[in-house]
Amino acid sequence: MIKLNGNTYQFSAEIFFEMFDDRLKLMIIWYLSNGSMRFKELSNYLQPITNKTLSSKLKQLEELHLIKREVFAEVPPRVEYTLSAHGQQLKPVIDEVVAWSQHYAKTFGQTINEE
Amino acid sequence: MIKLNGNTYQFSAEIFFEMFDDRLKLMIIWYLSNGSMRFKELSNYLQPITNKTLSSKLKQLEELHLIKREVFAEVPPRVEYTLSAHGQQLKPVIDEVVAWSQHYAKTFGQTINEE
DNA sequence: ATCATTAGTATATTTTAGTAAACTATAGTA
DNA sequence: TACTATAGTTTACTAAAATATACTAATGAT
Repeated sequence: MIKLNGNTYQFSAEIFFEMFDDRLKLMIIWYLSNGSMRFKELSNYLQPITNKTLSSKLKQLEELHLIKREVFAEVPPRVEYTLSAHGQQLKPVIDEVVAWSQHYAKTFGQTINEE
Repeated sequence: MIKLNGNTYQFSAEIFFEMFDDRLKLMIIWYLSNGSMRFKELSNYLQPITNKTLSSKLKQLEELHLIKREVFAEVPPRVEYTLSAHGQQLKPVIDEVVAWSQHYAKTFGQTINEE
C-alpha cells in the first residue's frame, strides 16, 4: 500500500496510470525527451490544442516533478520546458512504447511517405 | 506518415497515445497480463467502475485487437477476457511502467503494509 | 500609430466520459 | 414464489475536460 499526495494505491503502477490518464501528458514527455521546448513549439506539435489545455497539462507535469519550467526575462517572453530527472527516467517507458507502436503499425496500418 | 482506421499519424507512438487516452485501458491490459479474467473479476479490481464503462473499454480493446473475448455457454453466463498476441507484446511496456512507478513511489510516496 | 510576437489568463460554451439505477435472460436454490 | 448469480444493455443525468474567443504586457519593426 502506497501513500502519495493523500491518495492510497494498492500497486505502484496505479500511480503511473493516474498520472497519465490522458494522452497529452505522456505525449509532452515524449516530445521533451529530445530536449527542451517552448510553449508555442509544443502547442504547434500538439495541434489541435488550446493554450488553456496545454498550460494546465504543463502545470500538472511540473507539480508531478516530471518537467522543469525556466523563464527568461525577454520580450516577447521565452519559457523553456525540460524534463526533470524523474521525467528523464521515463525514457525506457517511452522507448518501449515506440517499439510496440512501430510493430503495431506494421501489422495494422500502412506507412506512407516514410523517410 | 501512417494510416490506420481512417486516421493519419506522423509518428507511430501517437497510435499508442490515442489508444491509451484514459487510465483504464492500459490498466485492464495490466490486470490481464497475469492470465485471463472474467467481467465481474475485472470490475472488482477496477472499482469504482460501472458496468457500462467497463463494457465499453473491453469492447474498444477488442476492436484494437489487444484482447480476446471468449463466451462459454453456461448459466449464469461466463465470459473470459485474455490478452491477444498484440496485447501480450505490451508486456515490456508494462514492465517499464512498473519499474518506473516503483522508483517514483520510493522517492515521493511512502509504502505501508508492504509484503 | 499600428502590427506582430510570446506565454499565457479569463470567460463562456460545448463535448465527452462516466455515473446511477433499473432491466434482461437463464437456471438453480430456499 | 422469490432470490441468487453473471454479463452485460438502456436511459437519463452530471461532472469534468476541452473548446473558441478575446484579452494582457512589453518591445521592436513597418
